[in-house]
Amino acid sequence: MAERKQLGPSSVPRRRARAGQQTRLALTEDQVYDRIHGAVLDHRLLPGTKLKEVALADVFGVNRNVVRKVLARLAFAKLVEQRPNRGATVASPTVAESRDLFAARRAVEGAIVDIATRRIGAGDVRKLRALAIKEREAYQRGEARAGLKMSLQFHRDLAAIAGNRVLAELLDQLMARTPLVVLAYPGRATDNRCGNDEHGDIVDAIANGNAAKAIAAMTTHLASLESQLDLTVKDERRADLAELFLLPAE
Amino acid sequence: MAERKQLGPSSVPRRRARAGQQTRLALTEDQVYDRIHGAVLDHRLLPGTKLKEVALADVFGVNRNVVRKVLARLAFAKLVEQRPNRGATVASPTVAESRDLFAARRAVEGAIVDIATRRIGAGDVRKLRALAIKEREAYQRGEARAGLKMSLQFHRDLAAIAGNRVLAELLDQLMARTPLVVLAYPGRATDNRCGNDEHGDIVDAIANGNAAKAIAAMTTHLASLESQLDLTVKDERRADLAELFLLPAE
DNA sequence: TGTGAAAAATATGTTGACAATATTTTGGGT
DNA sequence: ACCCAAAATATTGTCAACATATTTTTCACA
Repeated sequence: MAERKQLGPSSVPRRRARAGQQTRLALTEDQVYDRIHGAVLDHRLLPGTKLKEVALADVFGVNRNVVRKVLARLAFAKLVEQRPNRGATVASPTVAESRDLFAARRAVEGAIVDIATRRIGAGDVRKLRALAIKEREAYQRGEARAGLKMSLQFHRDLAAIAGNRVLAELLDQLMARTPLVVLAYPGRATDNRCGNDEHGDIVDAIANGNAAKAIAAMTTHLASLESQLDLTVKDERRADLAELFLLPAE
Repeated sequence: MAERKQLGPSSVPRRRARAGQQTRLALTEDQVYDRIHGAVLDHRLLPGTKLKEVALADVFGVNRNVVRKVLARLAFAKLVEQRPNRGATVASPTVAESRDLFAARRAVEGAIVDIATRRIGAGDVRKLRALAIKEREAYQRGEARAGLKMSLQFHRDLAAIAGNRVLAELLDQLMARTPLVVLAYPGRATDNRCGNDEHGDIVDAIANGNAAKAIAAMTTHLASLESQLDLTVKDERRADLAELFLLPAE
């Protein structure tokens, strides 16, 4: 899930012991990124929470420098806000920003679907259908997390089929920011999920070569997602960083 | 031009003297970013050129740390490539990537124009027209650089009128990457520029409330830009970093 | 003369200490 | 008790030295 630039030889995990504390396995930069990223999306870390460098470094058993780079990346992805000399806090996306985000996804994913309709092959169709079915089954079993992961993969696969790397990058950025209230409020989410097979509809339209219908299906799907968003304001900000990250992220 | 996250109190420029060398005014992080960014877009720094940290720090009279952060930002913007333990080089966008970039711009700017058509006011129309005229005049006077700046502003203004911050961010990213061969090959560029007033056409369609026509005009405009791209490969890589940045960037 | 391994030089990555800036606490005055 | 200033603490920003990795040079040997 981490959007690492390069993998290279220096990305091997290193062990390290905290002096005077219990020994802890040191995480790589990408792992730290994924943990914080996941916590923000799951709403385990609420908007407004301060992310102190030393505290995070302690929790993950890494150097403050690593935390610093991770926070910079998260700030670039708009998941945290950084203000000079006053550190980083979890970003508080406004209602307007959420609307804008989905409008942007409609533009980007509309284009992706449009291109994909012209370029898709028989094998791609099969893979997409299989993925959509597996996703449905996961949701029906109540495994929201697994379903969500496959849903992301579905959108990513569409971008790959379209073959436009730049659009794929933009989509990744937008998906990383999409507030995933689905996990936080499983009851409301599953309602809409199980009712209709929107991903399946998209695949059908694409497979039929009907670009306009495919774009419409994608638009409907995104509108459906948007309607599931929780746009109420809640400003209880927990700060118990220490315990929050103990559960393995994946 | 720098896309600084926040301005804050720590962004004041500081003086500093290089030991044993001539005294030089130290630049801020954003200034360093703009200089390198500009040099890459102007093709003063050719693709493949190595960007060594100490050399850059020396040239700009800043700490290596500052250079490091700037290079990370440039890598995020896809203007330089970073490989672990082997430094940063100016990115070499492929022909395919250039096509993808323009396809992405069509998607993003199409959406922007579509929304802007519904939200534009009389004052906005006047400002856009004035800007388009000033841009034309600048090109006719042969001031490619000034014209280019106003062209960028035109696209940014459209995004502001649409009022979608996320789309505006995406557009900024894409514009920052758009290879500006216009400057490098002024002859070929001005030909197309002076012939037709494409920005004017876009404003007209928007002012008339004709969204479909506005989108078409924007698509035409981007296609025209794309056709001016220089897609020939040239791999002469200069490395005279020291002298390259002496001219003031703006 | 060409090849390849070792050594030197160069560049990047990491760490810890220190400086500068915010934030919290303390204490006096009204 | 409340408010404001000053000290104390906590947090972020900067820097230079050190460690590790890579690139270039040197030089022996075929």
